[in-house]
Amino acid sequence: LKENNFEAIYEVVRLIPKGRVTSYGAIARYLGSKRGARLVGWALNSSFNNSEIPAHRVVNRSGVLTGKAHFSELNEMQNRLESEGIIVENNKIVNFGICFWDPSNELL
DNA sequence: AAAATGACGCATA
DNA sequence: CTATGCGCCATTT
Repeated sequence: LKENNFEAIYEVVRLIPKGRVTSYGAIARYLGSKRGARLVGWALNSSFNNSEIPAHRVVNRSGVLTGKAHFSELNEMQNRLESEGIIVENNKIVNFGICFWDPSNELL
């Protein structure tokens, strides 16, 4: 298993505060853009079953829940976000500008 | 080895 | 708003 290569990605995702979200690209940029945003998604897909990783807090740059299909239930991602106070409407985070959490800015 | 494939991002039209 | 196209890079065909 080569998932250890994504340890840096997992670590950032684990640091996302409850009630906040970030994007694949933001994580990629924080890691130095060396890994493209697609790899961040791939890394999460590789371990979506890992309950230690709040993958539901990672969406695309528009705040759309593009990864909802990869959860055990189609509405699990949205349910988890809403249970944290995040408003989701039509697969998109309404208050994205408020709850967006950029590791490059807020993590040091 | 070469081409295809994404939980993406950005620029353009 | 939708629709392409290109760059990105590990994994899979």
